[in-house]
Amino acid sequence: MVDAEARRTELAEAVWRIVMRDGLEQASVRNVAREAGLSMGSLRHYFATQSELLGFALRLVGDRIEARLRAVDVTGDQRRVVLAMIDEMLPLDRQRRGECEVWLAFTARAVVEPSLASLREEIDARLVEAFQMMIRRLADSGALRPDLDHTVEAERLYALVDGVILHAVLQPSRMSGPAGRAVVATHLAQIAPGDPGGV
Amino acid sequence: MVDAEARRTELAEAVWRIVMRDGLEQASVRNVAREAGLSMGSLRHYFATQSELLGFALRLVGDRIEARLRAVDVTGDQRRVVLAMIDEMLPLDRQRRGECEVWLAFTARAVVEPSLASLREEIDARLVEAFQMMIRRLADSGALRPDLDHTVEAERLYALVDGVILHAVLQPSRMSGPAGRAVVATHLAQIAPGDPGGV
DNA sequence: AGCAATGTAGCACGACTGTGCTATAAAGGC
DNA sequence: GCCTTTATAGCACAGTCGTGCTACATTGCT
Repeated sequence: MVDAEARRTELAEAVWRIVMRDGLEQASVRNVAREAGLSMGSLRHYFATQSELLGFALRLVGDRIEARLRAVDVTGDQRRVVLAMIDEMLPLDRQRRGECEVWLAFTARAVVEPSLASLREEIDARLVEAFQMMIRRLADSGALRPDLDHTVEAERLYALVDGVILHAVLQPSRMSGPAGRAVVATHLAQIAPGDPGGV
Repeated sequence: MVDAEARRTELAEAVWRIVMRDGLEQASVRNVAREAGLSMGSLRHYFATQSELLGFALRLVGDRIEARLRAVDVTGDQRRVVLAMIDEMLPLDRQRRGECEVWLAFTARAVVEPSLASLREEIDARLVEAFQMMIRRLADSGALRPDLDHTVEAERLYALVDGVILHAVLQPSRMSGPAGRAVVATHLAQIAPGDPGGV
C-alpha cells in the first residue's frame, strides 16, 4: 500500500498538471481523479471536498518554493544571494514555470473565493517577510543605497518580481524567464550599486 | 427601442458586475442575462456564443483605459504626466478597482483559453507601447537618468505597475491603491531624479 | 395595410458538476 | 481465523452549463 500522504501529494500533482494544461476551471473532482488514475470515490477518501483538494495543492506549491528559498547559499556577496533567491521564484525552468502558472490561477480565484483567500493571504505574508529579509540583507552588508526606505523598497521589489513573473507567464515570447531575470538584476544593481565582483 | 450597441455595452457591464462580485466562473450565459434583466434567448441575439460576450467585455475595459490615457494633460513636467497616466491604471477608485479585477480574472484565464489569449496579447501590446512612450517622454524632457536603457526601463516600469496593481487588488489591507501609487512615485523619482517642482 | 427585420422570450437536449451513499477488496492487529 | 480499519470503486441525485431551436412581439420601411 502507498503511504497516505504520498497519495495526497500525487493528487496535488495531478491538480497541477491539469491547471497547467487546461486551467483551474478544468480541475474538477472527476478530471483530477482520472488524471491521477483513481476513481472519484477513492479521491474523496483523501479529500472530503474539492476546496480541500485545491487548498492542499496550493499550499504544497508554497511549501516547495519556501524550501528552495531556505536552501539558497547565503554566504558571499548579498546581491548575488538575493538574486539567487528571486531565481527560485521566477519561471526559469519547466517546474518553476508550472508553479507560477498554478500560482496565477489560484491567485485570480482567491479574489472571490474566501476559502482560498485566507490561504493566499498566508502565503502572501510569508512572501512579504522574505522580501523584507532580502532588503535587510542588502542593507546589513552595506550594499543597499543608504537613502532608500526599507519598507518601500521591499514592497517595490516584491511588486516588481510579481509583475515580471506575470509577464513571463503570459507573454513568454516578449518577456522570457531569463529576460525577466535581467530586469530584476538591473533593479538590484540600481538599489545596491557598486561592483559585486562577478554575478 | 434601445440602440443595439448600447445593449451590448449593458451586457458587458453585467459581466463586469458578476466578475467583480462572484468571479469569472460565475459569468455564465444565464447569470449574465439575469444580471442584465434579459432572457437567455435575448442575450444570444446580441452575442452568439459565450466567448464572444466575454471577449467584448474585456475589449471594452481596454478601450476605456486607453481613452482615459489619451485624455491626460501632457503639458508641463513629464514626471507628473507619466504618474498621471499610471494613475489611470491603478485601482484608485471603485471603477478602476473593478477594471483591475476584471483584468486579473481574464488574464488568468487567458493563460489557457486561446480565444482570450489573442485578445489579451493585443491589449498587452498596446500597454507595452504606452510604457515605452512614457519612458520616451521622460527621456525627451531630460528628466530620465541618461545611463538607463530605455527598453529595459519600459519593461521594468510595466512590470512594477502590474505588480502593484496585483497586490492592491489582492491585499488591499496591506497595499492600498494610494500606497501602490506611492511605490510607483518612488520608482519614478529614482529613474528621473531632480526637483519636479511639486507633484 | 402588409411585409421584413429586429428584439425578446423560453424550452429542450446532452453534457458536466460536487457530493452523498453503498459495496467490494486489501491490510493489519489479536 | 476473525474482525476492524483503510483503500478503492462506482452509482445516483440534483443542479448548472452552453447552445440549438421555435414562437411571439415590436419596429420600420414601402
